[in-house]
Amino acid sequence: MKELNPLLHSQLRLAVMSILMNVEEADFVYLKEKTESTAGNLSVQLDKLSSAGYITVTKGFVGKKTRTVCRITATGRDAFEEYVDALRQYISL
Amino acid sequence: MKELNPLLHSQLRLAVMSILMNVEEADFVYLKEKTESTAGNLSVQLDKLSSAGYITVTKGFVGKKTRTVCRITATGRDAFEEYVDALRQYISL
DNA sequence: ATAAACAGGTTTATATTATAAACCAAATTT
DNA sequence: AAATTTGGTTTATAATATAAACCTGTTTAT
Repeated sequence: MKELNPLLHSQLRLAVMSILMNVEEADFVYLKEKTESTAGNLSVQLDKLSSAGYITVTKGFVGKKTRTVCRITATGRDAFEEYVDALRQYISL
Repeated sequence: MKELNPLLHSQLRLAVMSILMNVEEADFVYLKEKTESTAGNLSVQLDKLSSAGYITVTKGFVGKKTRTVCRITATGRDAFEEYVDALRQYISL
């Protein structure tokens, strides 16, 4: 049985990656709403995904307000697909 | 996004449940080999699944040797199927 | 103009979880 | 009869997830 990438085998990180797989980019506020997570938790998990090179996180401004935008990387895509593939062994589809 | 049952969202417990979904029963030694886990870890996780009512664990003898046999329960089956269903939202199978 | 509330986060502390190490009793092998 | 193996359990530790507390700047109400 293949290993399930522990970085992706986490509800919140998986949710974030799942969203980013289907959308060009998503900002912090959007991800927070969609995943119904707390800001603190989301911040930590985004850091981890970013440190792993699975997503990019860019901070900018919209008017005077800060805006943190996330995108998935090619590495992230690959990792996600491999994770899904490994998962098939467990849930036999 | 549905919640991923934390009891099932664990590599080893998921592997055990996955095996038990496809087999009438499986003993400790078999599960340990198939999942490539340590005995201690397996023991703990079987307890958790058992406490949740997802599996039954029965200890018996084969000749003079102890044998611990596990089976999935109806509750366990339901929980597994619901977990898989929730997972679909995340990985769009 | 200033205090209070809010937006958008980050940092830190805590609770939970996963995992391996250490251990135990009985059986088997040397 | 000592050492090893089998089939586990218990306990200690490392890793993880999560929320609470906090920070910086902005907007709103007084």
